[in-house]
Amino acid sequence: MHEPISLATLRVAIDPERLALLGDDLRAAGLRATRPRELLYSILKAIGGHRSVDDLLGLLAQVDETLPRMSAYNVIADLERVGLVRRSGAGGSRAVLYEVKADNHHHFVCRSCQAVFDIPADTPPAIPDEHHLPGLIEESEIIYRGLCRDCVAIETAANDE
Amino acid sequence: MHEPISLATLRVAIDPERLALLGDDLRAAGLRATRPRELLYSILKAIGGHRSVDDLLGLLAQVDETLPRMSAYNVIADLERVGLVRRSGAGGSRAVLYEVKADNHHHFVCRSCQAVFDIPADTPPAIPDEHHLPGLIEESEIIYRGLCRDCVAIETAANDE
DNA sequence: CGCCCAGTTTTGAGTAAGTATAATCTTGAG
DNA sequence: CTCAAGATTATACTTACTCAAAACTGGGCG
Repeated sequence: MHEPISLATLRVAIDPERLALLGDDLRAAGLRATRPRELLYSILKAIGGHRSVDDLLGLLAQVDETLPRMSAYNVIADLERVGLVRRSGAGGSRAVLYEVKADNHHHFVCRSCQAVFDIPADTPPAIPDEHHLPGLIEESEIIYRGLCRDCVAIETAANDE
Repeated sequence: MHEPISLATLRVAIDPERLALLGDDLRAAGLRATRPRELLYSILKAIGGHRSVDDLLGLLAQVDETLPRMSAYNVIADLERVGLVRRSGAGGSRAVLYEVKADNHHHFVCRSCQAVFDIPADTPPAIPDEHHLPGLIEESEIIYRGLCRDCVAIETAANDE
């Protein structure tokens, strides 16, 4: 369900200079720059996409940077709170997925394999009538659901047998 | 996080006549009309909203209709497969939530209490450029994120102390 | 520079939600 | 009535996440 990440990418992600730079981002966001935070933020930024906490820990472990799971949950919660990372609302998979907050884009979710794809956002979604709103909108995205190309292929193959 | 459901509503949901009617829906969708399916479909339809499997079992238990959890998961998976029920993509809460498939609407998710609200859909979201698509779109919705009125009140109260 | 302590990380135990497997029951076509 | 496909249930297990409390540390201050 995820393309493999090269070891080279992972090694770049934990380069001390890079970590120091990202540490500045953390301080700018109002967080103390600690190693677990630098590592997790760096790797999520390096590999991109929509990842679970366990994905991130697993990748870090591949380059001998092991962290307790609890630390990762704490760190991700902090990053989310200060707005460096957002929960990917796409849902579908069991685990909660996160992505670095960047320019707006929408999401396509495959109903079969649950993979999440980014869709460039040319236009932001329409804002509904004031009186329908149950609160204060802070951001919005479109979620497209359907079958990704791979799963379309699998389904047609199954139907032709 | 959920307004309580009245016992009266629950009793209506398990009325034998109603179940028989919904049984027709099940058969029309290509499923055999069994009691667990009628019960779960009926109660989700009766109470509306976005519910987890355990929510539904708990409500049924209140009117002495207990089902094994495994049955509920099987039933919901079947209902989803034939399109009577959809996974609510809103995410946020730990459990997967389901809703009966009805006319299109969008969702507002509170980032604090994770409550999900329906927003009437006047217009369907725009379809992105063909060549950006990673597959076949079957449906789409807009997800608005922010703070619901209750949580806005809580936050302003906390800031004023 | 070195001390301090609120903010972080870590440890270990616990829980909720969902999955796997296989046995048993039901139902309707023939 | 029979039997196989379909549906339900029991049991055990895994995964993703939470909680509480102890241990540690980044960075402001003297």
